[in-house]
Amino acid sequence: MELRHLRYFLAVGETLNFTKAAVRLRVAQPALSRQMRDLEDEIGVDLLRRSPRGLSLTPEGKLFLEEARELLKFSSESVKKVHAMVRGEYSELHIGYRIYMEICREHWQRFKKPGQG
Amino acid sequence: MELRHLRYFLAVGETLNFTKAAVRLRVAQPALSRQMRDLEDEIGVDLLRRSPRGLSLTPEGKLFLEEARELLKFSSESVKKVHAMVRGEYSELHIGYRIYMEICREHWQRFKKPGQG
DNA sequence: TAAAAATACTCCATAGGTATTTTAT
DNA sequence: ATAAAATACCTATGGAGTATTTTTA
Repeated sequence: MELRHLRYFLAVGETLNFTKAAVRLRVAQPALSRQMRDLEDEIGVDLLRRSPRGLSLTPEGKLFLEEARELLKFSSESVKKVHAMVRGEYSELHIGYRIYMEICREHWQRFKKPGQG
Repeated sequence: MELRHLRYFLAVGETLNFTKAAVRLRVAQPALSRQMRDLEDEIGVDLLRRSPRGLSLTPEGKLFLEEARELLKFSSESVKKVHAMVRGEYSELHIGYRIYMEICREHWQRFKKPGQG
Protein backbone atom coordinates (compact mmCIF):
# COMPACT_ATOMS: atom_id res chain seq x y z
CA MET A 1 0.00 0.00 0.00
CA GLU A 2 1.24 3.45 -0.93
CA LEU A 3 -0.14 6.96 -0.43
CA ARG A 4 -1.14 6.85 -4.11
CA HIS A 5 -3.72 4.18 -3.29
CA LEU A 6 -5.16 6.39 -0.58
CA ARG A 7 -5.23 9.50 -2.79
CA TYR A 8 -7.05 7.52 -5.45
CA PHE A 9 -9.42 5.90 -2.99
CA LEU A 10 -10.28 9.31 -1.55
CA ALA A 11 -11.25 10.61 -4.99
CA VAL A 12 -13.28 7.48 -5.71
CA GLY A 13 -14.97 7.54 -2.33
CA GLU A 14 -15.90 11.19 -2.69
CA THR A 15 -17.18 11.05 -6.26
CA LEU A 16 -18.52 7.49 -6.13
CA ASN A 17 -17.72 7.37 -9.83
CA PHE A 18 -14.54 5.92 -11.30
CA THR A 19 -14.72 8.02 -14.45
CA LYS A 20 -15.14 11.32 -12.59
CA ALA A 21 -12.51 10.40 -10.03
CA ALA A 22 -10.10 9.56 -12.84
CA VAL A 23 -10.66 12.99 -14.39
CA ARG A 24 -10.07 14.66 -11.04
CA LEU A 25 -6.89 12.64 -10.54
CA ARG A 26 -5.80 13.18 -14.15
CA VAL A 27 -5.34 9.48 -14.77
CA ALA A 28 -7.17 7.12 -17.10
CA GLN A 29 -10.17 5.26 -15.75
CA PRO A 30 -8.72 1.78 -16.23
CA ALA A 31 -5.55 2.78 -14.37
CA LEU A 32 -7.67 3.95 -11.45
CA SER A 33 -9.81 0.83 -11.60
CA ARG A 34 -6.68 -1.29 -11.44
CA GLN A 35 -5.21 0.59 -8.49
CA MET A 36 -8.44 0.24 -6.53
CA ARG A 37 -8.50 -3.47 -7.15
CA ASP A 38 -4.86 -3.74 -6.13
CA LEU A 39 -5.67 -1.89 -2.90
CA GLU A 40 -8.59 -4.16 -2.09
CA ASP A 41 -6.53 -7.24 -2.94
CA GLU A 42 -3.65 -6.13 -0.76
CA ILE A 43 -5.67 -5.40 2.35
CA GLY A 44 -7.97 -8.31 1.56
CA VAL A 45 -11.20 -6.39 2.06
CA ASP A 46 -13.91 -5.20 -0.34
CA LEU A 47 -14.09 -1.42 -0.05
CA LEU A 48 -16.38 -0.73 -3.01
CA ARG A 49 -19.60 -2.18 -4.35
CA ARG A 50 -19.51 -1.95 -8.13
CA SER A 51 -22.58 -1.90 -10.30
CA PRO A 52 -23.30 -0.38 -13.70
CA ARG A 53 -25.74 2.10 -12.22
CA GLY A 54 -23.64 3.18 -9.38
CA LEU A 55 -20.71 2.78 -7.08
CA SER A 56 -21.04 2.62 -3.32
CA LEU A 57 -18.86 2.10 -0.28
CA THR A 58 -19.04 -0.99 1.87
CA PRO A 59 -19.07 -0.36 5.64
CA GLU A 60 -15.36 -1.16 5.62
CA GLY A 61 -14.96 1.25 2.71
CA LYS A 62 -16.62 4.02 4.70
CA LEU A 63 -14.29 3.44 7.61
CA PHE A 64 -11.24 3.22 5.38
CA LEU A 65 -12.22 6.41 3.57
CA GLU A 66 -12.12 8.30 6.85
CA GLU A 67 -8.80 6.73 7.72
CA ALA A 68 -7.38 7.60 4.30
CA ARG A 69 -8.56 11.18 4.65
CA GLU A 70 -6.89 11.55 8.03
CA LEU A 71 -3.73 9.85 6.91
CA LEU A 72 -3.32 12.10 3.89
CA LYS A 73 -4.00 15.14 6.05
CA PHE A 74 -1.41 13.89 8.51
CA SER A 75 1.17 13.45 5.79
CA SER A 76 0.67 16.91 4.34
CA GLU A 77 0.84 18.45 7.80
CA SER A 78 4.04 16.58 8.55
CA VAL A 79 5.65 18.19 5.53
CA LYS A 80 4.28 21.58 6.54
CA LYS A 81 5.79 21.20 10.01
CA VAL A 82 9.20 20.51 8.50
CA HIS A 83 8.89 23.53 6.23
CA ALA A 84 7.89 25.66 9.19
CA MET A 85 10.90 24.41 11.13
CA VAL A 86 13.23 25.39 8.28
CA ARG A 87 11.76 28.90 8.43
CA GLY A 88 12.23 28.95 12.19
CA GLU A 89 8.50 29.18 12.65
CA TYR A 90 7.96 25.86 14.28
CA SER A 91 8.05 24.59 17.78
CA GLU A 92 6.24 21.54 19.04
CA LEU A 93 3.26 22.38 21.15
CA HIS A 94 3.52 19.99 24.09
CA ILE A 95 1.14 22.12 26.08
CA GLY A 96 -1.94 19.96 26.24
CA TYR A 97 -1.41 19.01 29.86
CA ARG A 98 -0.45 22.53 30.81
CA ILE A 99 -3.60 23.94 29.29
CA TYR A 100 -5.60 21.31 31.13
CA MET A 101 -3.95 22.35 34.36
CA GLU A 102 -4.69 26.02 33.73
CA ILE A 103 -8.31 25.35 33.02
CA CYS A 104 -8.71 23.00 35.93
CA ARG A 105 -6.67 24.97 38.41
CA GLU A 106 -9.70 26.02 40.31
CA HIS A 107 -10.96 22.45 40.56
CA TRP A 108 -7.50 21.15 41.29
CA GLN A 109 -7.08 23.47 44.21
CA ARG A 110 -10.18 22.01 45.78
CA PHE A 111 -9.35 18.45 44.77
CA LYS A 112 -5.81 18.07 46.03
CA LYS A 113 -5.31 16.92 49.56
CA PRO A 114 -3.73 19.31 52.03
CA GLY A 115 0.07 19.17 52.00
CA GLN A 116 0.31 18.14 48.29
CA GLY A 117 1.37 20.15 45.24
CA MET B 1 5.97 11.20 -1.56
CA GLU B 2 4.89 7.64 -0.95
CA LEU B 3 4.81 5.42 2.13
CA ARG B 4 7.90 3.70 0.69
CA HIS B 5 9.90 6.88 1.28
CA LEU B 6 8.77 6.93 4.89
CA ARG B 7 9.53 3.24 5.44
CA TYR B 8 12.99 3.78 4.02
CA PHE B 9 13.58 6.96 5.97
CA LEU B 10 12.55 5.22 9.18
CA ALA B 11 15.16 2.51 8.63
CA VAL B 12 17.82 5.07 7.76
CA GLY B 13 16.95 7.29 10.71
CA GLU B 14 17.06 4.37 13.11
CA THR B 15 20.29 2.79 11.88
CA LEU B 16 22.01 6.04 10.80
CA ASN B 17 23.75 3.91 8.20
CA PHE B 18 22.60 3.53 4.61
CA THR B 19 24.26 0.15 4.18
CA LYS B 20 22.68 -1.38 7.30
CA ALA B 21 19.32 0.19 6.54
CA ALA B 22 19.46 -1.27 3.03
CA VAL B 23 20.09 -4.74 4.46
CA ARG B 24 17.18 -4.35 6.85
CA LEU B 25 14.93 -3.19 4.02
CA ARG B 26 16.25 -5.88 1.66
CA VAL B 27 17.10 -3.37 -1.04
CA ALA B 28 20.45 -2.35 -2.49
CA GLN B 29 22.29 0.57 -0.91
CA PRO B 30 22.27 2.78 -4.03
CA ALA B 31 18.51 2.29 -4.43
CA LEU B 32 17.99 3.44 -0.86
CA SER B 33 20.38 6.35 -1.34
CA ARG B 34 18.42 7.42 -4.40
CA GLN B 35 15.06 7.24 -2.64
CA MET B 36 16.32 9.32 0.26
CA ARG B 37 17.60 11.98 -2.10
CA ASP B 38 14.28 11.93 -3.97
CA LEU B 39 12.45 12.41 -0.67
CA GLU B 40 14.64 15.34 0.35
CA ASP B 41 14.31 16.86 -3.13
CA GLU B 42 10.56 16.53 -3.10
CA ILE B 43 9.95 18.12 0.27
CA GLY B 44 12.82 20.53 -0.36
CA VAL B 45 14.49 20.00 3.01
CA ASP B 46 17.75 18.33 4.05
CA LEU B 47 16.86 15.51 6.42
CA LEU B 48 20.25 13.83 6.63
CA ARG B 49 23.84 14.97 7.10
CA ARG B 50 26.10 12.69 5.08
CA SER B 51 29.74 12.13 5.82
CA PRO B 52 32.08 9.17 5.24
CA ARG B 53 32.44 8.57 8.96
CA GLY B 54 28.82 8.80 9.83
CA LEU B 55 25.28 9.76 9.03
CA SER B 56 23.20 12.04 11.24
CA LEU B 57 19.78 13.64 11.25
CA THR B 58 19.24 17.35 10.82
CA PRO B 59 16.76 18.95 13.26
CA GLU B 60 14.19 18.74 10.48
CA GLY B 61 15.17 15.10 9.98
CA LYS B 62 14.55 14.34 13.64
CA LEU B 63 11.11 15.91 13.45
CA PHE B 64 10.27 14.16 10.20
CA LEU B 65 11.44 10.82 11.60
CA GLU B 66 8.88 11.09 14.38
CA GLU B 67 6.22 12.09 11.90
CA ALA B 68 7.10 9.17 9.64
CA ARG B 69 6.95 6.75 12.54
CA GLU B 70 3.50 7.96 13.54
CA LEU B 71 2.24 8.00 10.00
CA LEU B 72 3.33 4.42 9.35
CA LYS B 73 1.80 3.33 12.64
CA PHE B 74 -1.41 5.11 11.67
CA SER B 75 -1.51 3.38 8.30
CA SER B 76 -1.02 -0.10 9.75
CA GLU B 77 -3.65 0.56 12.39
CA SER B 78 -6.09 1.76 9.75
CA VAL B 79 -5.77 -1.57 7.98
CA LYS B 80 -6.14 -3.42 11.28
CA LYS B 81 -9.35 -1.52 12.01
CA VAL B 82 -10.80 -2.56 8.67
CA HIS B 83 -9.84 -6.18 9.29
CA ALA B 84 -11.44 -6.02 12.72
CA MET B 85 -14.61 -4.61 11.19
CA VAL B 86 -14.79 -7.50 8.73
CA ARG B 87 -14.58 -9.89 11.68
CA GLY B 88 -17.31 -7.93 13.48
CA GLU B 89 -14.85 -7.05 16.19
CA TYR B 90 -14.73 -3.34 15.57
CA SER B 91 -16.70 -0.39 16.73
CA GLU B 92 -15.46 3.18 16.89
CA LEU B 93 -14.76 4.37 20.38
CA HIS B 94 -16.18 7.88 20.51
CA ILE B 95 -16.07 7.91 24.27
CA GLY B 96 -13.35 10.41 25.05
CA TYR B 97 -15.74 13.09 26.21
CA ARG B 98 -17.83 10.63 28.15
CA ILE B 99 -14.82 9.33 30.04
CA TYR B 100 -13.79 12.90 30.77
CA MET B 101 -17.24 13.56 32.13
CA GLU B 102 -17.14 10.50 34.35
CA ILE B 103 -13.79 11.43 35.80
CA CYS B 104 -14.72 15.05 36.26
CA ARG B 105 -18.24 14.47 37.50
CA GLU B 106 -17.35 15.44 41.00
CA HIS B 107 -15.73 18.67 39.86
CA TRP B 108 -18.47 19.34 37.38
CA GLN B 109 -21.14 19.08 40.02
CA ARG B 110 -19.44 21.85 41.97
CA PHE B 111 -18.65 23.93 38.89
CA LYS B 112 -22.01 24.15 37.18
CA LYS B 113 -24.35 26.92 38.15
CA PRO B 114 -27.57 26.03 39.93
CA GLY B 115 -30.41 25.23 37.55
CA GLN B 116 -28.10 23.85 34.80
CA GLY B 117 -27.49 20.24 33.78
C1' DT C 1 43.63 2.96 3.64
C1' DA C 2 39.14 1.79 4.80
C1' DA C 3 34.36 2.72 5.53
C1' DA C 4 30.44 4.37 3.68
C1' DA C 5 27.71 6.94 0.26
C1' DA C 6 27.39 8.58 -4.46
C1' DT C 7 27.52 7.65 -9.53
C1' DA C 8 26.85 5.39 -13.77
C1' DC C 9 24.50 2.18 -16.19
C1' DT C 10 21.33 -1.27 -16.99
C1' DC C 11 17.14 -3.91 -16.36
C1' DC C 12 12.61 -4.77 -15.38
C1' DA C 13 8.36 -4.29 -12.72
C1' DT C 14 4.44 -1.90 -12.80
C1' DA C 15 1.92 2.48 -13.18
C1' DG C 16 -0.50 4.38 -16.72
C1' DG C 17 -2.47 4.77 -21.48
C1' DT C 18 -5.59 3.22 -25.60
C1' DA C 19 -9.02 0.40 -27.45
C1' DT C 20 -12.55 -2.53 -26.59
C1' DT C 21 -15.86 -5.42 -24.19
C1' DT C 22 -19.06 -6.34 -20.62
C1' DT C 23 -22.87 -5.31 -17.72
C1' DA C 24 -27.26 -3.93 -15.99
C1' DT C 25 -30.64 -0.70 -16.73
C1' DA D 1 -29.20 2.34 -26.12
C1' DT D 2 -26.48 4.15 -22.54
C1' DA D 3 -23.31 4.96 -19.10
C1' DA D 4 -19.98 3.13 -16.37
C1' DA D 5 -16.49 -0.32 -15.03
C1' DA D 6 -13.73 -4.25 -16.47
C1' DT D 7 -10.57 -6.43 -19.56
C1' DA D 8 -6.78 -6.86 -22.79
C1' DC D 9 -2.83 -5.25 -24.30
C1' DC D 10 0.85 -1.97 -24.94
C1' DT D 11 4.10 1.73 -23.42
C1' DA D 12 7.30 3.89 -20.57
C1' DT D 13 8.53 5.81 -16.18
C1' DG D 14 11.22 5.11 -12.46
C1' DG D 15 12.42 1.71 -8.80
C1' DA D 16 15.96 -1.47 -8.08
C1' DG D 17 20.30 -4.07 -9.10
C1' DT D 18 25.53 -4.43 -10.21
C1' DA D 19 29.84 -2.39 -10.66
C1' DT D 20 32.55 1.31 -9.72
C1' DT D 21 34.10 5.75 -8.01
C1' DT D 22 34.38 9.32 -4.64
C1' DT D 23 35.08 11.07 -0.15
C1' DT D 24 37.39 12.14 4.20
C1' DA D 25 38.86 10.81 8.45
